[in-house]
Amino acid sequence: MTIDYRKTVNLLDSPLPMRGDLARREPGWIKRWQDQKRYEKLRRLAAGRPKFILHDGPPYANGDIHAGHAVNKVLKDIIVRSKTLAGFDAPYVPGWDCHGLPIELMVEKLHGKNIPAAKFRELCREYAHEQIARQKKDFIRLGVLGDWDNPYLTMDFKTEADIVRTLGKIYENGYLFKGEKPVHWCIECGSALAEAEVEYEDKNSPAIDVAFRVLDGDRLAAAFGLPDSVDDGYAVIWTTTPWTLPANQAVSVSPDHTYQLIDTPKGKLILVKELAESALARYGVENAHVLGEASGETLDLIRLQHPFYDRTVAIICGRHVTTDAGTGLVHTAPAHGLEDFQIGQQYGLPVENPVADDGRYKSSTPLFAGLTVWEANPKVIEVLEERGALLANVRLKHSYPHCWRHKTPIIFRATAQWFIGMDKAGNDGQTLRTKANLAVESTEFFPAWGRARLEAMIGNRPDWCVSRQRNWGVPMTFFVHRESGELHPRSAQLLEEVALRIEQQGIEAWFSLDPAELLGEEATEYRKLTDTLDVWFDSGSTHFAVLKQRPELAWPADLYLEGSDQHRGWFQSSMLTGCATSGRAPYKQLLTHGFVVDGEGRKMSKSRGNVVAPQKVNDTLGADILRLWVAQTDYSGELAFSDEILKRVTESYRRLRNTLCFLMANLSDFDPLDDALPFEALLEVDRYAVLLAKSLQTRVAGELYSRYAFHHVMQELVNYCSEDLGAFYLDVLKDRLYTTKANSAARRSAQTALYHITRSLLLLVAPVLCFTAEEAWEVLTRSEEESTLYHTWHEFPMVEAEAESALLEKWNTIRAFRAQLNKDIETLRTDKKIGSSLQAEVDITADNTLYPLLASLGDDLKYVLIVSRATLAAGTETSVTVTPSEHAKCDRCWHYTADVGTHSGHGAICGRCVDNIDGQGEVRTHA
RNA sequence: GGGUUUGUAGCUCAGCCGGUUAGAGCACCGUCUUGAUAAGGCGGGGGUCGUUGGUUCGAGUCCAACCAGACCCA
Repeated sequence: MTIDYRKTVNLLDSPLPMRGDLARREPGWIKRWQDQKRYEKLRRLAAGRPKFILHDGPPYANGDIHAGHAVNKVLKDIIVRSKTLAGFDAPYVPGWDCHGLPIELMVEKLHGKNIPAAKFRELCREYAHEQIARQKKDFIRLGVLGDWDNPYLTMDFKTEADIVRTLGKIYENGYLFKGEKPVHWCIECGSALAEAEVEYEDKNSPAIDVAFRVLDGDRLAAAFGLPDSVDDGYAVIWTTTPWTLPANQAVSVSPDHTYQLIDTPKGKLILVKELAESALARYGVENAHVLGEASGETLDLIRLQHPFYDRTVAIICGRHVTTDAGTGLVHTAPAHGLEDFQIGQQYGLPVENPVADDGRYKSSTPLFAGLTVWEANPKVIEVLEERGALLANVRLKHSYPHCWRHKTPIIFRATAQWFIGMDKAGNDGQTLRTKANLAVESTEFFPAWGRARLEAMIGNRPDWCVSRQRNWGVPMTFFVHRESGELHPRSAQLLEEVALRIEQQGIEAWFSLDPAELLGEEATEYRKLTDTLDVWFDSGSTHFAVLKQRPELAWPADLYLEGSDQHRGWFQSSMLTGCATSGRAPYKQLLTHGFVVDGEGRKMSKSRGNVVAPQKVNDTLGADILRLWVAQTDYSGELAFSDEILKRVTESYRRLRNTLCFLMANLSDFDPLDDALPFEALLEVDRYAVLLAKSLQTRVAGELYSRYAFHHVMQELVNYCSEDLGAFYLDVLKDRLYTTKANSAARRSAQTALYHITRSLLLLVAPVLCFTAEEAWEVLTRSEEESTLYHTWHEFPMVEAEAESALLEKWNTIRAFRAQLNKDIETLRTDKKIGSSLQAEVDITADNTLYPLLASLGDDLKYVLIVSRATLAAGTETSVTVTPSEHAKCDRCWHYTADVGTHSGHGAICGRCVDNIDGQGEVRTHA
């Protein structure tokens, strides 16, 4: 009879199933982990460790989460988990941004317009809560660990109060001031409109060309290289809004374009070269010749005469000037255009707005007082005609902003707004811009170019207009004097009293406040400011409202992590409030990630139909696959996301998971307490394998995780599983694990090494594959209460550094030899002389560097090479001869040896196996 | 149009200070194994390094322009 030797071999079923079945099983794990209160338990365990504070940038509480949210939260989670493993106390308090226009718009859509303000705010609050609940569920589904029961909301009463306090502090520090700024203005509404309330539609407008006489004839001549002063020079502008000319303060040219001075019967006209011909045609000019050319730059500050007012204006240079249409010279009225306003700020132009709330010129406006802006258009043209300043007048159909409610054209009009000044010295004598620049310098950026981007933005940015005329926002709780417009002298103190009320009742406390309650008799002299704060101010204040308030957090944060759009958004608003209140950035490090794009690198949009929803990935492949995708992608650029990519990600996942399955299987009869051997007692190749894992951990945990280089982490881990484990160590180990006695030193040595490897590896993948790692960890520790969260990176046995590197080097050389040998074995296999490598025998001649290494392995050399027989001789050069074995195959260990069939009672197996079954068991020394 | 940024094999990524035939994992092909088997081993094919110019003895690597993307402005 033949014996089934398979039963005498240590083949163990893996307690970790090969198929993850993640999509189905993850939700159950989440539930159980929540019931176990793992986050809370971790907080208790980590108490007292050095803190690492990642402050959550609050997503806006509107709409379901998309891939971008998922990337952001997963990156944060990887960091929180890896910092925890690195021995930090890393709490994570998620937040939501709750006020602002988009929610107002949604609520209007759902409940209609004309709802009383107080009721409207109530509905907004309700809506935000609903949205948060939806988003929260999805974030939790991603495996993101955090204090989900106690997130921060910018609409928490306490937070609203602290946002107000932040404003108060900035006011106290001298950075807040009142100014004028053009906003979209609907005459019908009698109020400012937000960008989202503006629709673009075609409109017929007069398009006119207007000549501004040059006052500096000498400078003009010099610029165009003419010998004599030019006294009939004109700068010609083109505009479709004649009514804005009363507010003209300058004419802008592009510094980089070439301008021509052209002699015509209508005077010497300045026009940009590209458009000169078409402009002259418009003026009906035929005999014209070019007197000279000049760059826009050289025209800077040449003085001009306003066409109908006694006002001297100037040519200024601005990058906003284009040459698509017109003359290449742009009429600039800071009160009536955002670009005009901004360039005006640079040149210190006045923002004089002649138009009142009702769209009529104020009584102080010469020529046009009392007219509406639309009535003024023909009148302006008439006046220009009279003064001989009108060169052309046609009708033009063009796209123009309209009010979405009234469908009427809107205007740009400067209104009183509140600003946080960038270049205004605060009470300590420093400007906010200076402080912010210094703060950028002392911040660490991942990737490094984030610095350049933030720097450029802070360098250019205008004053921060923080006031909005909205309902659903944190109010600017100031009292303004009815006559002077000044803030109440006790504003700081009053603001704190209001803040205390807001803590109790929310922002409604301000809106419903009777000023007399705080001001007493003064109340008649003051009015409450009805403006609300820009929502960016809300989230920009969370470092104060959250980090400084919650005992488990700390200020400044170690890290802010958001998409690259936040250089303009949250990174900057937080920077400014941080500098204006506390003199520094509220963060030490700034990490930015790119946007999610499709497989072709294009942005995801509903209209393109290339959107991949994270919810769908969770429900089909599992959150661990999504997380692995995030981790494997270089987030410093765009993150490409497609089915093909997810397929590849799933392949890497399989590699990792299958490796874990194998490890788990071979550890399933191993109890570290009873069975582990001391490091010194391990076989040499096992010691090597442990040290290899250790060096992997040093690289991955010590360097890559702390640099937030997660795609390198995953590259290392997958390579390790494939190369070091799959292709070498585990392959070599199978013989010993399977065929030696279950409790032999040879096998326990291998398992001890596997145990170190498994623990280390599981903890290294845990920040990314949180579900899989937990699943395996519970198997490894045989406890559902256990978690990778409760541990720090695996502690390896202490080894003398020199011995360590010597062993690593030795085995790396052996492996290089083995790789070479495999090619020779493959030749035989291709020739159909052998199948398995165990069918081969090798005779090795080794040179004097290799020889001692191979010789030291003694009889175990053949196990390292996975051949049935290996002989070794010293020589001057290394060479190998591979021959097919002539012996029979051992039924049990599959080696081909001469003694198969020579053992009574075991006719089909080798002596080694007989010994392992019936005898003492074989002794291994090296492998 | 401006600021920042990306473009290396089918996919995801390496490639330091410019210096041999440009690497890895996955996918693909061939093959072995059937004791990791909806696995694993071994071997292999595959790249005008976005394009074009320039600097250099020599460029994926430096410079310029251009093309195609991304984010933020205008």
